[in-house]
Amino acid sequence: MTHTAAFTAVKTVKAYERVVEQIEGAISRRELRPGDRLPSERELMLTFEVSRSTIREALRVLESTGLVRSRPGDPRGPEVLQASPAILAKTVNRLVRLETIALSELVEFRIMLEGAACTLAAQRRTEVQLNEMCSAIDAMQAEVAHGPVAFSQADVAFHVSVWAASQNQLLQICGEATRGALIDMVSDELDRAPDSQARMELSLAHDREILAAISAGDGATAGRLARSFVIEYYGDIISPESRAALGNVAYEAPV
Amino acid sequence: MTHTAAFTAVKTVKAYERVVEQIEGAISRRELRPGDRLPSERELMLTFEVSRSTIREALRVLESTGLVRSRPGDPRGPEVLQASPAILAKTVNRLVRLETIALSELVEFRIMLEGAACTLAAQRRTEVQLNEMCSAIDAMQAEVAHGPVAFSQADVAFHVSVWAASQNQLLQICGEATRGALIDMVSDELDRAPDSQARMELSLAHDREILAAISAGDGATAGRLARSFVIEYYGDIISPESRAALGNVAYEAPV
DNA sequence: CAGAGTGTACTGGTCTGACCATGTGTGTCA
DNA sequence: TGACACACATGGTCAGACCAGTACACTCTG
Repeated sequence: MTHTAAFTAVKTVKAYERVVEQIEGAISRRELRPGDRLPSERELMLTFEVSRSTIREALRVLESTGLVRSRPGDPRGPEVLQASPAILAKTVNRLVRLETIALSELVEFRIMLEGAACTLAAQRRTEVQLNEMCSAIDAMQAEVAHGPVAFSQADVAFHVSVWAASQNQLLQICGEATRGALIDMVSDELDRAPDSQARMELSLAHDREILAAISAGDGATAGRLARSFVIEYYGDIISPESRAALGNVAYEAPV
Repeated sequence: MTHTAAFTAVKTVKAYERVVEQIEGAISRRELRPGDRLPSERELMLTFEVSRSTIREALRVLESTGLVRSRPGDPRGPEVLQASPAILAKTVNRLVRLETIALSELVEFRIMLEGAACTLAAQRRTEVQLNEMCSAIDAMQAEVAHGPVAFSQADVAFHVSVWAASQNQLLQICGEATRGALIDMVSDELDRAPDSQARMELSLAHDREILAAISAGDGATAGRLARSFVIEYYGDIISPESRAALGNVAYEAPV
């Protein structure tokens, strides 16, 4: 009986996939950094020894994952991009739309992230960050007169500043992605906002409360407020038991 | 003075992007369902009136998004796939690897997720899920004798079952991604595990405690235990103040 | 008639070579 | 020194070709 080596499954690796692998690897090994330029397609086909079609297919998937961007006519070649949560938001969005992920799960997740971010922000915010949040609130106040769209932008700016103050980029990224996906999903309903004026005033009041807690360094309160406001905002989406379970997702500093 | 219409920004839409849009739209409108077949590339180039290269580039991005799959030689054409969160996990993983995320941030994030998952699991777990967790614990017990690697796998299985019981896929996915990234980053230190036997026993004891809390439906305790164990495990990585701040990231059901 | 084996037509993967519109950088000209 | 125009390389797209692989129908055999 002949000795049978521990053969491993053979999978055909397509040429463009190997190109993607190598470029992606170079990026994740930091050999290529955001702003750097890839060689032109015609140069790449020489170094990888494949045709331009293959190179282009590889660039398309790298582009669809947000790693690079090609611009016609640019002699400097494709640009390596800064990794952005936007692509994450798009992916989440698609999954939710295809009903792989329930909207209620998304809301739940957002409640957790928002609460945690506010608690951490209260505990860690610097004076500068506090000032930024105050300015953001002032901007919101100013935008109330300019309608829901402008107001919503200012609202986002405030929350971004809160996330930044949490000093945790992952929280920031996931929060951003979740918010983006959520906004997309429920924007239809917000379009026909019944009494936008009241809504804006309410949001503003809520954010002021959160800011006060953050300013006071009261993480527990900040987190609790944030959670309850998100729950209130998306209340009709999530189930009552979820609403109850998520209400006290505290993120409190130890005694 | 001529009347200036409300012009909108013109952005060049590449041909393959429009193809992607249409196919993606058909999928999200449920005109194409998982298992359905797309026309062959040669047919698609006729219906879209573009060249095959363009069709192929479109298919590559759809494939990288996990929406379709092409197999060479299949006369039935590219297959429409069931949307899967796996692609999301990959995206999160890449973001974690790419973004200059401090190890401490990663640990922090994991503490939050783990705590939230255990709390939710305690509140939502079904009997079946509870049994699965018990089996996972038993498996861990059995693997203690087979060394740290086998044990670690069983450990992961237990935590996966906990995440599943939390009934929130986003939590599950992000938890999985964070765990993976964390393992990658600290694997060096774990390789030279000083007293693996003791470590395994400790992990096992911890997991048993968590299981008991989940079994009892005590979300607050489950969350608190999980958080403190993660903190203990990665204690030397995160700063003392983080350790303190994260200790009480509770996820309690309301009274 | 049933089943095993063969054949074939069409598939996707890859390549070559070509054309076009566009952006950059250079060189020119005032 | 400044504005301007040009040339060149780039990405986007196309047409046509070849190859290896798969599904399905067809044939041959028992």
